[in-house]
Amino acid sequence: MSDLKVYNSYSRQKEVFTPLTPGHVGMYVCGPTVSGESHLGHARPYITFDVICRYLQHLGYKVRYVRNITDAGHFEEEGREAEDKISKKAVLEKLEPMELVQKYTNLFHWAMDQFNTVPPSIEPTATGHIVEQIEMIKKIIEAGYAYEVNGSVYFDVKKYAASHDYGKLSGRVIDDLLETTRELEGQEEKRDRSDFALWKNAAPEHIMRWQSPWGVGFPGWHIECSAMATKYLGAQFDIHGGGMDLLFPHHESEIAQSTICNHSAPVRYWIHNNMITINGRKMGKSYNNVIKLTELFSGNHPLLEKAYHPMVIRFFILQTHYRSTLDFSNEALLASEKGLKRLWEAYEKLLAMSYEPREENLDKELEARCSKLIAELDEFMNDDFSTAKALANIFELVPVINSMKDKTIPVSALSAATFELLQNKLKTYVEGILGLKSITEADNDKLKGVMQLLIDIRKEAKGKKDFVTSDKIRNQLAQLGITLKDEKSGEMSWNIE
RNA sequence: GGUCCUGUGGCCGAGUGGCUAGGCAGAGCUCUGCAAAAGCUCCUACAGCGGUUCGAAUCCGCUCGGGACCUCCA
Repeated sequence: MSDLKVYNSYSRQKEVFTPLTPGHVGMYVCGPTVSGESHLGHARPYITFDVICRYLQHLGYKVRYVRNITDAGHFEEEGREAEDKISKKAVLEKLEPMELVQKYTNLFHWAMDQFNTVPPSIEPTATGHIVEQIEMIKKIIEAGYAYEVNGSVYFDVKKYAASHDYGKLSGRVIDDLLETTRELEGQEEKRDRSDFALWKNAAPEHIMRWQSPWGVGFPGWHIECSAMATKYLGAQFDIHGGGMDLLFPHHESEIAQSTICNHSAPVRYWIHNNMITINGRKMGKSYNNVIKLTELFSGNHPLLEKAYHPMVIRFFILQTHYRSTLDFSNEALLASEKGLKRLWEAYEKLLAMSYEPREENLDKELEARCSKLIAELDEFMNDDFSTAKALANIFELVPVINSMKDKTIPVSALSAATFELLQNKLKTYVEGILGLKSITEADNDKLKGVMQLLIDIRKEAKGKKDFVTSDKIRNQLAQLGITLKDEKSGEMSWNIE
């Protein structure tokens, strides 16, 4: 099998993935800021890195997946009056800051569960790691790369840039960052415009505040990820992920802080997912074009014709490569919904099928085609996690599976080995790696029993050409949202809308 | 303004210089008591203009369009 290659944002090319410690992978993904509800755009990184995590596990790696919860409010750094998103919202909603944070954390966890994402191995919170952040800031000050002004601490970018390539990750030219012509307010404390805060002095009305060597304040945004990643994954770790919009300044700053503190570049492979757009424009609060996950699941949004199952969203996201933008529309979601249903029904049929060997039926051409389609799944995933191509191959197998079910192609057209491989590999991919699951709720034994009874009665009626009875059963079930389908083999299948 | 990405059939989207990805929609056919599925077939596109090449959606240049980051942002 080919090696796993990943696109490293830092080198801007695909590289063969080699973990620091054989057999183990340390992966850090920037988690949500729990000051509000998650929207569709937020779903992309968590689903993308979920699949990456699942695939790494499939390859046999033991993965430590760390994803933080940002629950300590950031301040708007420049150009605006300092304010704390979380504490501001808390006042509006008359909630304790931690109460608010808990509410949105719970909601986030619920949504992640709906998406069938594997929970991270460690989910550290920023507020739970204030001590670690302070310690890290102290080290940076000791090393001479940060300075204190009026109870705030800033990272000295100019000094750092003199001996390190600040800006490489995000493709920034350091001189452009340093020599700005723009006059900005609220940054007179900084020695240079490009410096960023490690610790910020808290104004009296600021609710979230902690004691530090520099007075009462709160941590800068970037330091939490550096501190928590270092604590749980070490000074150097394999993968750091997040949205492309975090490249600058967040990840660039993380590199600088960690490099000074730990004397080595922190991350070996930087992986960034692209944005979800809506009418070609990034979905984001500042554009006023977000669709919250709860709105998506309920269909309660002007742009949505109906509610969409979380699995449809997951499938929709996996149909494109994670580094491409993905344009949202109701139409695109409808297409995904139909596609997923077709795929899932074929998948379930395949798992229910059993093999009957008959050598004279062997179709070498079909055998070769199926083997190739199956083998390519790993090739595609190894090529920078190409879920879109893997899904395309699975879709090419769907007509083969359906034909077998309809007996227009005998199951024994494939060799026993290939048929078994098809079953096992699809199970691994559809459920294990792509993390899809059924979008209908029929996992109820009593309901299944009742349905079987109705199917038996309908079969009897059809046998007697009593179409009044057979149609009554089918039509009334349809009114309840249960679709009954006669299959070519004489069997009947059903599903709930 | 600076840096970078991008422009694929009705829609969404893969695409490694040569072998029509795939999904959805549409059309026709087959199967079928009817229906719904399903199967088969068709729709063979790469913003425009040049260039490199035996050969370009894919490489280069220009033009036009769209977007991201440079401030919080997944």
